[in-house]
Amino acid sequence: MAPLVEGQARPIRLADIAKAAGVSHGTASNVFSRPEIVRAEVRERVKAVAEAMGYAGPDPKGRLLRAGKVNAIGVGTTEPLSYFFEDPFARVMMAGISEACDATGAGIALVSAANQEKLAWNIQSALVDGFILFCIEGGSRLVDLTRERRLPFVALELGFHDETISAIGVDNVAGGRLAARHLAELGHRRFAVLSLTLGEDRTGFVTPEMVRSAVYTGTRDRLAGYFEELSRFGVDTTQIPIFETENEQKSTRAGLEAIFSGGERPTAILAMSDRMAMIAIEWLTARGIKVPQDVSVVGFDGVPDGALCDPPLTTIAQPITEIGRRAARMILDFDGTVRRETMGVELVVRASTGPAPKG
Amino acid sequence: MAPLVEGQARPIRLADIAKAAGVSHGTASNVFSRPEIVRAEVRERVKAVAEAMGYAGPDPKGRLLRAGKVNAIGVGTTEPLSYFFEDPFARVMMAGISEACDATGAGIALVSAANQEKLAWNIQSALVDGFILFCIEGGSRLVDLTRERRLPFVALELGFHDETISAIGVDNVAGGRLAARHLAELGHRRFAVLSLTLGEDRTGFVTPEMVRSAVYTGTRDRLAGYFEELSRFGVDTTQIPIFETENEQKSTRAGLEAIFSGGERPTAILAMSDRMAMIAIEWLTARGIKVPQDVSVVGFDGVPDGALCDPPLTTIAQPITEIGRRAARMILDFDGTVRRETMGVELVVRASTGPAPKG
DNA sequence: GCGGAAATTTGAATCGATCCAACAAAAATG
DNA sequence: CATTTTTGTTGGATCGATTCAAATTTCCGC
Repeated sequence: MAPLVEGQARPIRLADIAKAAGVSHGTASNVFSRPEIVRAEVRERVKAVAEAMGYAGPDPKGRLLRAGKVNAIGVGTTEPLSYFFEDPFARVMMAGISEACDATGAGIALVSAANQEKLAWNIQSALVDGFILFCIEGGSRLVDLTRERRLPFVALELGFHDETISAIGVDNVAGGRLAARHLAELGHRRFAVLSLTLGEDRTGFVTPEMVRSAVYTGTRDRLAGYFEELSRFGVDTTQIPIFETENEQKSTRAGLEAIFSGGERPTAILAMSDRMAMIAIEWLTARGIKVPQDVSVVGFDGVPDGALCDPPLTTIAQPITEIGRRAARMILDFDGTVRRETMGVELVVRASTGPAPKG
Repeated sequence: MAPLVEGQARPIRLADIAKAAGVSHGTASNVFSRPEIVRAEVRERVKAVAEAMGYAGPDPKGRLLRAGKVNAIGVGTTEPLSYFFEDPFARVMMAGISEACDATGAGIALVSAANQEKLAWNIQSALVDGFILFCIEGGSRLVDLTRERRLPFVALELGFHDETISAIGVDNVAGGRLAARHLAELGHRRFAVLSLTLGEDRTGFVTPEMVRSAVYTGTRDRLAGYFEELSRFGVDTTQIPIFETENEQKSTRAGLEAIFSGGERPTAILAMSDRMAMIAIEWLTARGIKVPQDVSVVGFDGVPDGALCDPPLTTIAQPITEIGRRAARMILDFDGTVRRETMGVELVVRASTGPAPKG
């Protein structure tokens, strides 16, 4: 007597149901995907058999191959996955992406390429209809890899000046000017810049040549905006120290140390991200330097946290949610064309900036 | 002469490359998936052909069907997708899940079942190896739907008392006791409870029968913990108003109105979530009721925001990140067994609680 | 130059569905 | 009752890869 084999490993397939119910696999398929076209009697019979056999329903893996569309968009970054839930900027952006996806019922697949070895694999094997890329550090490798998939994709943030890829960014020059003008009009004349990365992973003071050869045009443009506007107010921009950081605590603090250990201290700091701006405020406050009485700080981004910190941050606000929404829609309604959009920014004045101290 | 058809819609398949390179598709496949076993010369030739034809690499859709594993875990909720990026509790949980996924290189697919019609479809067609379910409102439908997929899944948070499904929760009774004891030891004797939902979507005062028939055993257990401990201190728990909310601003405020418009005002509020606790603090403060001088408030969850609010929140902290990590590992290392884990909680005393006011 | 081991390559089978042209049966029409 | 129309069902083709046993080629030592 053959022993009963318990719990057959192989899951039930649609074909098994069809055979058991005595119908063709075509009909069995219709029972699940277009029930209205199959005769009620047959439909119920097949459903009953499926139920009895413990059928899990048509496997999406099978359907996918036929259908071609995953109905999900991938969001890629070179940061670890937790970045999406912890970074304030990413979170607001994701909220915008979520909105657009919710509206069409699409899902979101988070893909991290933090791990160098698995970077390629994760991008290559992601089951998505397109990608939205958070191009931060190491973004160019991410873009190259994604391009190979030949799926629609959009690059966000500090873009490279590559006209062949779709991207959504903000008017960085205008943003820089807005920030600079605000401070200049408050009477400030001595500045320091906390800059995002210009290209290679490095931190430290930046020379004019390095600015000219910047890979990240976003960083370069903000800088250009700052300087153009300050020049109009007669500020000698060649004297302004620019410290390149990695947009995190350690290098930003190092930058502040470096800037404030110099001879002539600035009365205003132009930070290229709210994150750096908030780190700066904390650092200054901890050293008894009052913000904004002694030093004013302007951020860039407009993340919600900026309104909550103490003092609340003056910043250049990007329409982050809207950028996210548009990026998602670009993928969802992809029509084969490269699109490049530039969004406006606006100055949000809060309490981290004030009149330049006298003398 | 036949006209050249530009931009053939159909993307290049591996079989096209094989044919063009004059090798079998088996070999062509090996070139990409196990390059080391194909002769260097052939390998290079195939790669060159692929490059020339603009091949995007093996399509994961095809591979998936064969391989069977997606290498991604789905996280499902009945909230909109933005919930994952905006809710503080969800965010910490997702950070834990992210950690575990990063460690094994798995991806995360976010699945929302907010939309009733698409609820089923989204769960049914998600390309994942398993699910982690955030079981909040309407969680039972979500669980039922997921169960049908016959994939491993774990339910988080206020579990139903269904022993047949894997779940990770916290010791709600112990948490309730901890909160109650803390307040009782501070001398409080008049309490009010801001409760999470017990079952159906409703808000308002709760009767003892409703507690007994609670669907959400988590809510019931916290309540039991509160009451058991308070009884020990001689408090008549039958007099304690319990207001059921939806864990958001509107219903929580309504609860506070109702509680504070009664005759004898409580000196302490037991809130079943940090969210409600923070809303309570805000509401009380706005009405000139000082926290903790006039009324003490204890939350539940231990979200980071609690430490930042004013006054900082005393709460029962769950090991949220660890729960997330474990949930992810449960899916990643699924061994076919149902697991139910209960995690410990701890009292975190901050400034929202103080001695009961005299008199 | 030969036998046998090792290294490559082949091609059919498989993964699990959906689609669709062709056919069959039932219903409506003349 | 014969003919069209409508409604349902069938089974082969397809989606795009991977796998593996079998066939073939290459490599070695003698």
